[in-house]
Amino acid sequence: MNDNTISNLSVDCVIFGFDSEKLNVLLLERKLEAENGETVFCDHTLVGHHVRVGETLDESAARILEETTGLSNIYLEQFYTFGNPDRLKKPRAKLWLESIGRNPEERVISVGYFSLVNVNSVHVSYTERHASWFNLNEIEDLGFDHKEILNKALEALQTKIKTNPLAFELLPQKFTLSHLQKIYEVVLGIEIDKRNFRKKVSQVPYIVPLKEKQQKVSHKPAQLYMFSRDIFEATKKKDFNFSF
Amino acid sequence: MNDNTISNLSVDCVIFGFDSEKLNVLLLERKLEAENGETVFCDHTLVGHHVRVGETLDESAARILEETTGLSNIYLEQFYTFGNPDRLKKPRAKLWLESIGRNPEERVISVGYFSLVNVNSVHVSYTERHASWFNLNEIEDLGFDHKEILNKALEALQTKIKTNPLAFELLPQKFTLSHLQKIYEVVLGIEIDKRNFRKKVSQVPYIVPLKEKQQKVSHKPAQLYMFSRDIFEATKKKDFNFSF
DNA sequence: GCAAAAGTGTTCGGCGTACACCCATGA
DNA sequence: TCATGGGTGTACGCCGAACACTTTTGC
Repeated sequence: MNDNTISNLSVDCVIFGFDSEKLNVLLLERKLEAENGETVFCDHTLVGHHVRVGETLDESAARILEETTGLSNIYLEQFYTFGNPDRLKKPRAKLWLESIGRNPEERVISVGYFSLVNVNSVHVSYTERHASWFNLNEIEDLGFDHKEILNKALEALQTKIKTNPLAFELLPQKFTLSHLQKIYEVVLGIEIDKRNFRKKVSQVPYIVPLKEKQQKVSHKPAQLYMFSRDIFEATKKKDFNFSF
Repeated sequence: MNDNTISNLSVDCVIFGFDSEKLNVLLLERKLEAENGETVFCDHTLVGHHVRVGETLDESAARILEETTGLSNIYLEQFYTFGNPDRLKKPRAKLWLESIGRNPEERVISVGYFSLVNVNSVHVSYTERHASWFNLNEIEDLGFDHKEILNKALEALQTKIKTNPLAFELLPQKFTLSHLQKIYEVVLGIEIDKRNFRKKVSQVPYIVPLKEKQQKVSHKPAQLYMFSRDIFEATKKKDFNFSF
């Protein structure tokens, strides 16, 4: 297969999306049809692609993300590289690789990136393969070794969100404190006390209240906030700590 | 070049070693001699090698470590993958790669591992290239992109040592609290108050005092301690915290 | 008026931080 | 006896944890 890519090097992206309630992952449908049109199997995989000649790994991840979501300038982080010789040796993987013209015997190593978006900023289903959001907790198995990659990505996200301002990448620009709290709860799998959470947030200078409230909600409308990266950069010390 | 390795995939190991005072890194001399015996250049690189066919990345890193230090069963952790298309394009890199029969135009991606050892457990200079320890703070530049790899490794070590029991990997089995403290100081680049440090340690169940003291030191001999992984595994909660 | 989420304060215990002097040993 | 690192305790302030009721809006 010659499409100007490096045949044994790929990038897989774990695209996390928050929808005000749950943590979701963007997956592609992997449907293999026989010549007679019957479905041989249908499951899901992460978004990934072989790295192009002359393209850095970061550029490759950004390209994959943009091709799938239409988004650019998105938070992206390399978290681990998967290179077991047998990582593409499951029966379905072989069938699939053959069907798309890749050599199933070739050892491919994959560099894993995760990215963070708000689901409402994404209009999915750009490409030839159908993409859609899946609740993280309901993902059973994935094609290739992608479940393992997903697990490792979640671990990396959990570690990093405790000490870095990643939560804001999952939110729209203007957000409520309840949504911010929910992110820490669903990402870390814990419950947080509302009053303690708000006390902590109020001590943080770069989470700034706006002169605006929620509209059209059938309950008391919440104050909106935004994240100021400028204030964050100016005031951050070694001790950012969002571990609960 | 055919030595049963994958030509565009390598593993580089950042081997950190503690010597009771400083943090050191094991480097190989990279000396290129012209046909007339004159030295074209001489500098240093990390320890690395191309990945073998059929070998996992972890196995590759363990092999490299053992070939260089004679040690096996050592702490090893993958921390980042370096794949810029131009990472081997510095003039010396090209000359060197040619001299060892590699194609300097080939894009090679390198998976970075760091490992932690006590310098006294290592007898260096196994292989054809001369290996020796260098004080981390005195390393100016390295061959290829290895300075960048080293910087990233140190960052990963600093992050991870704050919340995981890595310090003990840098120490002999029996150690003094001063040495333990010194590790946090040199790795994190900070100073720690002795009394506060010891107060914290005394609350940690898996750092256990032995019935043994230092011998033959020309000052009050220090109590020796050991790390009990069993107790650590049995008592660890989410909240291991060694960030100062 | 009811459902649904927003918003708000106090108490308590533990942990991090700052800080200075005596002790045991080998030379 | 001196030099060298080992070893020890207290006071204070901050932060994390636990905990329940009132408010505002849309329907």
